[in-house]
Amino acid sequence: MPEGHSVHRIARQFALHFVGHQVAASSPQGRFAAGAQRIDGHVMTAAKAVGKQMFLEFDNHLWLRVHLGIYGAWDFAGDITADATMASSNGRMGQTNQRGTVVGAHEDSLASIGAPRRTRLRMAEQEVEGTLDTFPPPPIGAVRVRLLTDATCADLRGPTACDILLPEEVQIAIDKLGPDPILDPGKAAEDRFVATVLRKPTPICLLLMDQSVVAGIGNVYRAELLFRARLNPHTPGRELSETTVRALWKDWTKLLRIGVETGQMMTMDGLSPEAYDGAMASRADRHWVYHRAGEPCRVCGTPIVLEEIGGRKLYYCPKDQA
DNA sequence: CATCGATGTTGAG
DNA sequence: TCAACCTCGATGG
Repeated sequence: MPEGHSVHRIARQFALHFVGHQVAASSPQGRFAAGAQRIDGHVMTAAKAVGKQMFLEFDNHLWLRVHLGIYGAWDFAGDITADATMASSNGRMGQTNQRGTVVGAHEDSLASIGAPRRTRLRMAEQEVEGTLDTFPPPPIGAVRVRLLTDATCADLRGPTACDILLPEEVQIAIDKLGPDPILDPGKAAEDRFVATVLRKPTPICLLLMDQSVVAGIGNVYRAELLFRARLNPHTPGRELSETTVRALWKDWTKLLRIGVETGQMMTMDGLSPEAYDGAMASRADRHWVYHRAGEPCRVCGTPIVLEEIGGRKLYYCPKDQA
Protein backbone atom coordinates (compact mmCIF):
# COMPACT_ATOMS: atom_id res chain seq x y z
CA MET A 1 0.00 0.00 0.00
CA PRO A 2 2.73 2.38 -0.72
CA GLU A 3 2.00 5.93 -1.72
CA GLY A 4 4.46 8.03 -3.66
CA HIS A 5 6.99 8.50 -0.88
CA SER A 6 7.74 4.77 -0.64
CA VAL A 7 8.37 4.44 -4.34
CA HIS A 8 10.89 7.26 -4.28
CA ARG A 9 12.67 5.55 -1.41
CA ILE A 10 12.80 2.29 -3.31
CA ALA A 11 14.17 4.02 -6.39
CA ARG A 12 16.78 5.61 -4.18
CA GLN A 13 17.90 2.22 -2.95
CA PHE A 14 18.27 0.99 -6.50
CA ALA A 15 20.15 4.12 -7.52
CA LEU A 16 22.48 3.61 -4.59
CA HIS A 17 23.16 -0.11 -4.73
CA PHE A 18 22.25 -1.37 -8.19
CA VAL A 19 22.86 1.35 -10.78
CA GLY A 20 26.26 0.76 -12.32
CA HIS A 21 26.24 -2.91 -11.32
CA GLN A 22 25.66 -6.02 -13.32
CA VAL A 23 22.40 -7.62 -12.23
CA ALA A 24 21.34 -11.22 -12.20
CA ALA A 25 17.58 -11.25 -12.75
CA SER A 26 15.36 -14.23 -12.03
CA SER A 27 11.81 -15.11 -11.11
CA PRO A 28 11.90 -17.62 -8.25
CA GLN A 29 8.12 -17.80 -8.42
CA GLY A 30 8.32 -18.49 -12.15
CA ARG A 31 5.65 -16.10 -13.25
CA PHE A 32 8.06 -13.53 -14.62
CA ALA A 33 10.70 -15.91 -15.94
CA ALA A 34 10.54 -14.68 -19.53
CA GLY A 35 10.76 -11.03 -18.52
CA ALA A 36 13.61 -11.60 -16.10
CA GLN A 37 15.56 -13.36 -18.81
CA ARG A 38 15.47 -10.25 -21.00
CA ILE A 39 17.42 -8.19 -18.46
CA ASP A 40 19.45 -10.93 -16.80
CA GLY A 41 23.17 -10.21 -16.82
CA HIS A 42 22.81 -6.57 -17.82
CA VAL A 43 24.04 -3.50 -16.00
CA MET A 44 21.39 -1.32 -14.43
CA THR A 45 21.78 2.20 -15.78
CA ALA A 46 18.99 4.21 -14.14
CA ALA A 47 16.35 4.03 -11.42
CA LYS A 48 13.45 6.42 -11.60
CA ALA A 49 10.24 6.89 -9.61
CA VAL A 50 7.21 8.64 -11.07
CA GLY A 51 4.24 8.77 -8.75
CA LYS A 52 3.63 5.21 -7.61
CA GLN A 53 5.52 3.60 -10.47
CA MET A 54 9.19 2.77 -10.69
CA PHE A 55 11.28 2.34 -13.80
CA LEU A 56 14.64 0.56 -13.85
CA GLU A 57 16.77 0.89 -16.97
CA PHE A 58 19.31 -1.67 -18.18
CA ASP A 59 22.20 -1.33 -20.60
CA ASN A 60 20.33 -3.14 -23.36
CA HIS A 61 17.83 -0.25 -23.33
CA LEU A 62 15.07 -2.28 -21.77
CA TRP A 63 13.21 -1.03 -18.74
CA LEU A 64 11.59 -2.90 -15.88
CA ARG A 65 8.39 -1.14 -14.80
CA VAL A 66 6.97 -1.98 -11.39
CA HIS A 67 3.79 -0.84 -9.73
CA LEU A 68 3.37 -2.22 -6.23
CA GLY A 69 -0.39 -1.79 -6.16
CA ILE A 70 -1.97 -2.50 -2.84
CA TYR A 71 0.03 -5.54 -1.76
CA GLY A 72 3.41 -5.25 -3.34
CA ALA A 73 6.73 -4.79 -1.59
CA TRP A 74 10.45 -4.91 -2.21
CA ASP A 75 12.62 -6.71 0.32
CA PHE A 76 16.29 -5.82 0.32
CA ALA A 77 19.02 -7.98 1.76
CA GLY A 78 22.78 -7.97 1.79
CA ASP A 79 24.84 -4.82 1.49
CA ILE A 80 22.28 -2.17 2.27
CA THR A 81 23.85 0.96 3.62
CA ALA A 82 22.00 4.18 4.21
CA ASP A 83 22.65 7.07 1.93
CA ALA A 84 23.62 10.35 3.53
CA THR A 85 20.22 11.96 3.17
CA MET A 86 18.42 9.11 4.81
CA ALA A 87 20.94 8.80 7.60
CA SER A 88 20.96 12.46 8.49
CA SER A 89 17.24 12.85 8.56
CA ASN A 90 16.37 9.69 10.29
CA GLY A 91 17.91 7.96 13.20
CA ARG A 92 15.64 4.99 13.34
CA MET A 93 16.65 2.68 10.57
CA GLY A 94 16.94 -1.03 10.89
CA GLN A 95 19.98 -2.39 12.64
CA THR A 96 22.50 -4.08 10.43
CA ASN A 97 23.98 -7.39 11.47
CA GLN A 98 27.47 -8.62 10.62
CA ARG A 99 26.41 -10.09 7.31
CA GLY A 100 24.87 -6.78 6.37
CA THR A 101 21.34 -8.03 6.40
CA VAL A 102 19.03 -5.43 7.78
CA VAL A 103 16.94 -6.76 10.61
CA GLY A 104 14.16 -5.32 12.72
CA ALA A 105 12.22 -4.17 9.71
CA HIS A 106 8.87 -2.51 10.00
CA GLU A 107 6.74 -0.44 7.70
CA ASP A 108 8.88 1.40 5.19
CA SER A 109 12.11 0.43 6.83
CA LEU A 110 15.18 0.18 4.73
CA ALA A 111 14.81 -3.56 4.40
CA SER A 112 11.22 -3.79 3.29
CA ILE A 113 9.54 -0.97 1.43
CA GLY A 114 5.92 -1.30 0.45
CA ALA A 115 3.10 -3.02 2.19
CA PRO A 116 3.62 -3.15 5.95
CA ARG A 117 5.06 -6.46 6.93
CA ARG A 118 7.74 -8.02 9.03
CA THR A 119 9.74 -9.92 6.51
CA ARG A 120 12.92 -9.82 8.53
CA LEU A 121 11.19 -11.59 11.36
CA ARG A 122 10.72 -14.49 9.03
CA MET A 123 14.36 -14.26 8.17
CA ALA A 124 15.14 -14.37 11.86
CA GLU A 125 13.26 -17.64 12.03
CA GLN A 126 15.43 -18.89 9.25
CA GLU A 127 18.49 -17.64 11.02
CA VAL A 128 17.68 -20.03 13.81
CA GLU A 129 17.89 -22.75 11.23
CA GLY A 130 21.17 -21.36 10.01
CA THR A 131 20.15 -20.58 6.47
CA LEU A 132 21.06 -16.92 6.73
CA ASP A 133 24.72 -17.79 6.49
CA THR A 134 24.38 -17.80 2.75
CA PHE A 135 24.14 -14.89 0.39
CA PRO A 136 21.88 -14.48 -1.40
CA PRO A 137 19.25 -15.62 1.08
CA PRO A 138 16.83 -18.27 -0.13
CA PRO A 139 13.71 -16.68 -1.60
CA ILE A 140 10.82 -16.67 0.83
CA GLY A 141 7.29 -16.93 -0.48
CA ALA A 142 6.21 -15.94 -3.95
CA VAL A 143 9.05 -13.80 -5.25
CA ARG A 144 8.07 -12.47 -8.66
CA VAL A 145 11.45 -10.95 -9.41
CA ARG A 146 14.82 -11.21 -7.75
CA LEU A 147 17.51 -8.71 -8.72
CA LEU A 148 20.94 -9.59 -7.51
CA THR A 149 24.34 -7.92 -7.59
CA ASP A 150 27.52 -9.22 -5.99
CA ALA A 151 26.49 -7.68 -2.71
CA THR A 152 22.81 -6.81 -2.72
CA CYS A 153 19.58 -8.71 -3.23
CA ALA A 154 16.16 -7.22 -3.98
CA ASP A 155 13.03 -9.38 -4.00
CA LEU A 156 9.73 -8.18 -5.42
CA ARG A 157 6.47 -9.78 -4.36
CA GLY A 158 2.81 -9.08 -5.01
CA PRO A 159 3.09 -6.27 -7.56
CA THR A 160 0.11 -5.06 -9.56
CA ALA A 161 2.35 -4.45 -12.55
CA CYS A 162 5.72 -5.83 -13.53
CA ASP A 163 6.65 -5.37 -17.19
CA ILE A 164 9.59 -5.09 -19.52
CA LEU A 165 9.19 -1.95 -21.61
CA LEU A 166 10.91 -0.33 -24.56
CA PRO A 167 12.03 3.29 -24.12
CA GLU A 168 9.09 4.64 -26.07
CA GLU A 169 6.70 2.62 -23.94
CA VAL A 170 8.26 4.10 -20.82
CA GLN A 171 7.62 7.56 -22.18
CA ILE A 172 4.02 6.69 -22.93
CA ALA A 173 3.54 5.40 -19.39
CA ILE A 174 5.06 8.53 -17.87
CA ASP A 175 3.04 10.81 -20.12
CA LYS A 176 -0.14 9.34 -18.70
CA LEU A 177 0.85 10.48 -15.24
CA GLY A 178 0.36 13.89 -13.71
CA PRO A 179 3.23 15.86 -12.18
CA ASP A 180 5.28 14.48 -9.30
CA PRO A 181 6.79 17.17 -7.04
CA ILE A 182 10.00 15.21 -6.50
CA LEU A 183 10.55 14.47 -10.16
CA ASP A 184 9.30 17.87 -11.32
CA PRO A 185 10.29 20.37 -8.63
CA GLY A 186 9.71 23.39 -10.82
CA LYS A 187 6.81 25.80 -11.08
CA ALA A 188 5.69 24.28 -14.38
CA ALA A 189 4.51 21.19 -12.51
CA GLU A 190 2.55 23.26 -10.02
CA ASP A 191 1.00 25.27 -12.84
CA ARG A 192 -0.02 22.10 -14.64
CA PHE A 193 -1.70 20.73 -11.51
CA VAL A 194 -3.45 24.01 -10.78
CA ALA A 195 -4.71 24.41 -14.32
CA THR A 196 -6.09 20.88 -14.40
CA VAL A 197 -7.89 21.13 -11.07
CA LEU A 198 -9.41 24.53 -11.81
CA ARG A 199 -10.88 23.18 -15.04
CA LYS A 200 -12.59 20.06 -13.66
CA PRO A 201 -16.11 19.70 -12.26
CA THR A 202 -14.90 16.59 -10.39
CA PRO A 203 -14.80 16.68 -6.57
CA ILE A 204 -11.35 17.53 -5.26
CA CYS A 205 -11.25 14.29 -3.27
CA LEU A 206 -11.34 12.35 -6.54
CA LEU A 207 -8.94 14.67 -8.35
CA LEU A 208 -6.28 14.16 -5.71
CA MET A 209 -6.51 10.39 -6.20
CA ASP A 210 -6.44 10.67 -10.00
CA GLN A 211 -2.88 9.77 -10.99
CA SER A 212 -3.22 11.70 -14.25
CA VAL A 213 -3.92 14.88 -12.27
CA VAL A 214 -1.15 14.46 -9.71
CA ALA A 215 0.99 11.36 -9.39
CA GLY A 216 1.73 9.69 -6.09
CA ILE A 217 -1.12 10.63 -3.76
CA GLY A 218 -3.01 7.72 -2.19
CA ASN A 219 -5.85 7.35 0.25
CA VAL A 220 -3.95 8.41 3.36
CA TYR A 221 -2.34 11.53 1.91
CA ARG A 222 -5.60 12.44 0.19
CA ALA A 223 -7.58 12.49 3.42
CA GLU A 224 -4.86 14.26 5.35
CA LEU A 225 -4.20 16.92 2.71
CA LEU A 226 -7.89 17.77 2.58
CA PHE A 227 -8.10 18.07 6.35
CA ARG A 228 -4.95 20.16 6.57
CA ALA A 229 -6.52 22.51 4.04
CA ARG A 230 -9.88 22.35 5.90
CA LEU A 231 -11.43 21.61 2.53
CA ASN A 232 -14.77 20.00 1.86
CA PRO A 233 -13.82 16.88 -0.10
CA HIS A 234 -16.83 17.20 -2.38
CA THR A 235 -15.97 20.66 -3.66
CA PRO A 236 -15.62 20.59 -7.44
CA GLY A 237 -12.11 21.46 -8.56
CA ARG A 238 -13.29 24.40 -10.61
CA GLU A 239 -15.02 25.98 -7.61
CA LEU A 240 -11.78 26.22 -5.66
CA SER A 241 -9.72 29.37 -5.66
CA GLU A 242 -6.36 29.34 -7.39
CA THR A 243 -4.76 30.20 -4.06
CA THR A 244 -6.29 27.15 -2.45
CA VAL A 245 -5.15 24.82 -5.21
CA ARG A 246 -1.62 26.20 -5.14
CA ALA A 247 -1.55 25.71 -1.39
CA LEU A 248 -2.66 22.10 -1.87
CA TRP A 249 0.23 21.49 -4.25
CA LYS A 250 2.70 23.09 -1.87
CA ASP A 251 1.42 21.05 1.06
CA TRP A 252 1.62 17.82 -0.97
CA THR A 253 5.18 18.72 -1.92
CA LYS A 254 6.01 19.22 1.74
CA LEU A 255 4.40 16.00 2.95
CA LEU A 256 5.97 13.99 0.14
CA ARG A 257 9.44 15.31 0.93
CA ILE A 258 9.01 14.47 4.60
CA GLY A 259 7.73 11.03 3.66
CA VAL A 260 10.70 10.34 1.40
CA GLU A 261 13.16 11.45 4.05
CA THR A 262 11.64 9.63 7.00
CA GLY A 263 9.82 6.69 5.42
CA GLN A 264 6.79 7.65 7.48
CA MET A 265 3.60 9.34 6.39
CA MET A 266 3.95 12.18 8.83
CA THR A 267 0.88 14.28 8.27
CA MET A 268 0.55 15.86 11.70
CA ASP A 269 2.93 18.72 12.30
CA GLY A 270 4.74 18.75 15.57
CA LEU A 271 5.06 15.03 16.00
CA SER A 272 8.59 13.68 15.92
CA PRO A 273 9.61 10.70 13.81
CA GLU A 274 10.21 8.89 17.08
CA ALA A 275 6.63 9.51 18.12
CA TYR A 276 5.43 8.06 14.85
CA ASP A 277 7.76 5.15 15.15
CA GLY A 278 6.81 4.11 18.65
CA ALA A 279 4.99 0.87 19.21
CA MET A 280 2.37 2.98 20.98
CA ALA A 281 1.51 4.87 17.83
CA SER A 282 -1.20 2.86 16.19
CA ARG A 283 -2.34 3.94 12.77
CA ALA A 284 -5.25 5.84 14.23
CA ASP A 285 -2.84 7.84 16.40
CA ARG A 286 -0.84 9.09 13.47
CA HIS A 287 -3.30 11.02 11.42
CA TRP A 288 -5.83 13.81 11.57
CA VAL A 289 -8.68 11.90 9.98
CA TYR A 290 -7.45 8.83 8.10
CA HIS A 291 -8.81 5.60 9.58
CA ARG A 292 -10.52 7.54 12.35
CA ALA A 293 -14.19 7.00 11.45
CA GLY A 294 -16.41 7.83 14.42
CA GLU A 295 -13.54 9.09 16.53
CA PRO A 296 -13.60 12.73 17.66
CA CYS A 297 -11.94 15.26 15.39
CA ARG A 298 -8.65 16.33 16.94
CA VAL A 299 -9.60 19.97 16.44
CA CYS A 300 -13.34 20.25 17.14
CA GLY A 301 -14.38 16.89 18.57
CA THR A 302 -16.99 16.16 15.91
CA PRO A 303 -17.01 12.47 14.93
CA ILE A 304 -14.98 11.83 11.80
CA VAL A 305 -17.15 10.80 8.86
CA LEU A 306 -16.47 7.80 6.66
CA GLU A 307 -17.85 7.77 3.13
CA GLU A 308 -17.29 5.46 0.23
CA ILE A 309 -16.55 7.30 -2.98
CA GLY A 310 -14.98 6.02 -6.14
CA GLY A 311 -14.66 2.63 -4.47
CA ARG A 312 -12.36 3.99 -1.76
CA LYS A 313 -12.93 5.09 1.80
CA LEU A 314 -12.94 8.81 2.41
CA TYR A 315 -12.44 10.22 5.90
CA TYR A 316 -13.11 13.83 6.87
CA CYS A 317 -14.38 16.11 9.58
CA PRO A 318 -17.87 17.33 8.65
CA LYS A 319 -17.46 20.49 10.71
CA ASP A 320 -13.91 21.66 10.05
CA GLN A 321 -14.20 20.65 6.41
CA ALA A 322 -17.69 21.96 5.82
C1' DC B 1 -7.93 -22.20 11.72
C1' DA B 2 -10.81 -19.08 8.47
C1' DT B 3 -12.02 -14.70 7.04
C1' DC B 4 -11.35 -9.83 6.33
C1' DG B 5 -9.34 -5.90 4.64
C1' DA B 6 -5.60 -2.74 2.77
C1' DT B 7 -1.55 3.37 1.71
C1' DG B 8 -4.16 0.40 -5.86
C1' DT B 9 -5.26 -0.23 -10.71
C1' DT B 10 -7.51 -2.47 -14.60
C1' DG B 11 -10.99 -3.98 -17.38
C1' DA B 12 -15.50 -6.14 -18.02
C1' DG B 13 -20.41 -5.17 -17.88
C1' DT C 1 -20.09 -0.01 -10.54
C1' DC C 2 -17.80 -3.98 -9.39
C1' DA C 3 -14.95 -8.01 -9.51
C1' DA C 4 -10.37 -9.50 -10.14
C1' DC C 5 -5.69 -9.35 -9.22
C1' DC C 6 -2.23 -10.74 -5.34
C1' DT C 7 -0.18 -10.98 -0.56
C1' DC C 8 -0.18 -11.22 4.33
C1' DG C 9 -1.16 -8.94 8.95
C1' DA C 10 -5.05 -8.41 11.83
C1' DT C 11 -9.07 -10.21 13.63
C1' DG C 12 -12.31 -13.56 15.22
C1' DG C 13 -13.55 -18.32 16.18
